[in-house]
Amino acid sequence: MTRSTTSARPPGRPRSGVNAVVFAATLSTVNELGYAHATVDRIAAAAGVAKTTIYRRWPSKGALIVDCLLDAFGPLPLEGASRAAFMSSAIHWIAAKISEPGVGDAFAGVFSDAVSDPALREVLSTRLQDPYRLALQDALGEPENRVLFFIDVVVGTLLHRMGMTGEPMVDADVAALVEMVLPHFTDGPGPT
Amino acid sequence: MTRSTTSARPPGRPRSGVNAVVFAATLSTVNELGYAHATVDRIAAAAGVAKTTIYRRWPSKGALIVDCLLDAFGPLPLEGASRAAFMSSAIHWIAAKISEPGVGDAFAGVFSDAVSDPALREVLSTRLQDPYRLALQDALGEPENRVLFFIDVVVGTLLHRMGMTGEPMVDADVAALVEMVLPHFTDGPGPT
DNA sequence: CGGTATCGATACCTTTGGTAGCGAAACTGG
DNA sequence: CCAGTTTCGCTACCAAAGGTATCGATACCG
Repeated sequence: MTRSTTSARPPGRPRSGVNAVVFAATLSTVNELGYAHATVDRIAAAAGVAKTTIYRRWPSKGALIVDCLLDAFGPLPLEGASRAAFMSSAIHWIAAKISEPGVGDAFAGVFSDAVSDPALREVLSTRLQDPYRLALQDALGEPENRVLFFIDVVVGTLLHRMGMTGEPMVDADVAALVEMVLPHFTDGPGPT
Repeated sequence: MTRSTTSARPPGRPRSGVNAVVFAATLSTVNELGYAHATVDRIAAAAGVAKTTIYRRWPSKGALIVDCLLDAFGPLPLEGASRAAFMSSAIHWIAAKISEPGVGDAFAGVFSDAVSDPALREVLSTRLQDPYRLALQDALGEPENRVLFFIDVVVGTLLHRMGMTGEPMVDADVAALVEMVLPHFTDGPGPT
């Protein structure tokens, strides 16, 4: 877990491999208590780790959540026989991810905090939004502002519904979202 | 300002008419410092009012913000020669409101807090979302779930962009949003 | 004038994100 | 085996912020 590839190990006691344990504890705590009540103390207790250990590895609660989400989402699956099929699968993919226990609440929560926290906004953009935006641009050959617009539409709609109901969007509304977006991605073959 | 229509005035000292002053102080403070840094203490100081006075009138910061937004938005203008024209003007209307100083930040901030606060979510739904949803349903004759879906799309997109950039959506993207929604509202005349 | 409810002011409580300091443990190189 | 370095858990602590309690003063009604 801790640097196994290049460069000799630095001096001192190596970090214990508890990142995965902390991520799991984070999602389960958020799933159980909601984002605001999932305090760093509780997450540390659930992971069987001292709070200071968490702050030694992540500079803030927001950064921890972002890394946790990065671990939970993984890479965007680049599949689809056509541009429309690709966008459809991508929308269903993120909707399914958001529906996983704890993921949706953590996702919505970190976006919430970012509204009033420019530093967190920067972390969120750089580590989460930018990679997926670039992957979409490469796969579809779309200009940046157009990709950003459709990310706003898809993610904004999913998050707003979750923010208002506390539950992820139902399949029928995800399908409606797909139907709304698809006409804008009809030309040319998909990235597969 | 304080009950001028029916029923005899209740006993005791009447409330001073500072609601409007508090609303103005709230928006200007949010505009100046952002939602999270616009603490109740600061808002009270900006309004020239004691913090206890604010908590005597609104049970929480969230409820204050919701009332402030209600005051800032006013009723949805029910104008449009066709359903498409009505939806277009409604989308531009809310985009313009969100662009007003402080309004957008307060709007995004209260939605943010609501994600982890079911009580605030209830206030937000009952006092802000429901009235506009009902107005849309009456004006367009649309079923509730369809109206809720398009509210999610429009408001979610606007708020997500603001949450990621700190600034309201530019006109070009608002126009793109309109273009995306309009095909779903083509039949029949408008509510005017 | 008596009853009632609001006013500003102050002090206070609680939660929570985040930090500092400490001794113990784990690892490396000599 | 030992010195050096870094992480570990633990405890104590700080500051910010939402929210509450109390109190004397004030405004209004009958």
